[in-house]
Amino acid sequence: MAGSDKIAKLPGTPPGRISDETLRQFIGYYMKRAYNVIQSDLVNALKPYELRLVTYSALVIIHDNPGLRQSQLADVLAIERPNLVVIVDELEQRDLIVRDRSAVDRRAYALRVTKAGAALYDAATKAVQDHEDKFCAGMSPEQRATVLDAMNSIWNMKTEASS
Amino acid sequence: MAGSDKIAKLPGTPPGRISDETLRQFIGYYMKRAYNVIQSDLVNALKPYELRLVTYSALVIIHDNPGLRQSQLADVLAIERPNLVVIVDELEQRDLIVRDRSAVDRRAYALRVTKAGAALYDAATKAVQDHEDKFCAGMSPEQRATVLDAMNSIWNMKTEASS
DNA sequence: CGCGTATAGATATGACGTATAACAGTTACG
DNA sequence: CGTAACTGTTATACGTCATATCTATACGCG
Repeated sequence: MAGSDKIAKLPGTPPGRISDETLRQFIGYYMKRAYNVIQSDLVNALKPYELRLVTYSALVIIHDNPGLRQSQLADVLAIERPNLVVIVDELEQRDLIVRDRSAVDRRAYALRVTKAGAALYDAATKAVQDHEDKFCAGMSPEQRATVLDAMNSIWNMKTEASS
Repeated sequence: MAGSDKIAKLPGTPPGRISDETLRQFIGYYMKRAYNVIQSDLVNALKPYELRLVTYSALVIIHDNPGLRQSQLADVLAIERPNLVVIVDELEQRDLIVRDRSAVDRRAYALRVTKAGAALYDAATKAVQDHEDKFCAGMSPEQRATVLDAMNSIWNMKTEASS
C-alpha cells in the first residue's frame, strides 16, 4: 500500500552491469580480492613441487629453525596442534624432514629438514620469489615498502583489536 | 655438504625464538596475516547484526543493484550458484530481501531489499566503516591510496587471463 | 510447430580446512 | 610422591566450497 517506492525502473528488470561501489570504499574488500589472486597463483607455483601453502610454510619454518618443536611450529603457522600433525606426517613420509626426539624433553620432537628437504626448500622458494616478482613488477620500491608497512601495522593491531 | 651445517648449537636443542625471515620477504605473507586480522575483526563487527561476511556482501550488492538475478549475484561474490541459494534463502527468511519473479525471464528471480533490509544495510555498513577506520587510523591518505592502488593492480592481473 | 540445446535456480553430496574433546606419555612443582 | 601442566596424537564435528544432477524455462533452428 505504501506508494513511496524509490524504484526508477520497472521491477524485475535486471541491471546490465552490476555495481559494487559500496564495497569499494573498504580496504578489506580490495585486500580480499588481491589476496585471492595471489594465493591462487601461488598454489599453481607450488604445484610442481607437490607443496600446498601450509606445507611449504612449514618446510620453510623448519628449515630456518632447526630443532624446533611441533607446538612452536603450530604457533608460528597459526594452526592448531592436531592439524599440524598430518602436515608434519606428510613432510616426514616424503623424507623432507625428520622427527628426532628432543634431547631436553622426551615428550617433544626436534624437527629438522633433510638434504632433500633443503633442496626442495631452495627450489620452491625460488619459484615463490618468481611468483612474487610477477605481482611486484608494476610497483616501485617505495610503493612496495608502503604496502608492506601498512600490512605490518595492521598485523600489529592483532591483539588489541580482539578484546 | 657434510660439514657445511650452520648449526651453532646442539642438535635437538629447541630455538628459543622462532624466525620467519624467509617468509618475511614475501608480500603475500604480509597480506595473508593482515587480511586475517581484518577479517577476524570484521566478523566481530558484523556479529551484532547476525550477518556473516558473505551475507553482508550479498545484502550490499542486492541493495546497490535492485532487480539483479541470483546468477549475477553469485558472479560478483565469486561463489558458486548452489552455495548462493542458501545465502539468499537466509536473507529472504529474515525478510531482508524479496525474491520476485523476473518480468523478462520466468526462470530467474529479481532480488530486491525490503525496508528492513535497507535499514540493516545502513546500520551494518556504518559498523563496517567504523571497523575500517580503526585500521586506517594510522595511515595517511596518500598511504591508503597507495595501498588501494596496489591491491587493485594485483586484482587486475586476474581478469586479464579470463576475459 | 517440434526438437535439441542452453540457462536459472535448487538439491544432494563429497572434499577440504579448521576447531574441540579426550587420551597417553612426560615433565614440573609443591 | 602426587597433582597439575605440557607434547604429541586420535577421533570428531562443523563450516566452507565445488561438483553432479535435477526441474523448469528460454532460445535457436529446421
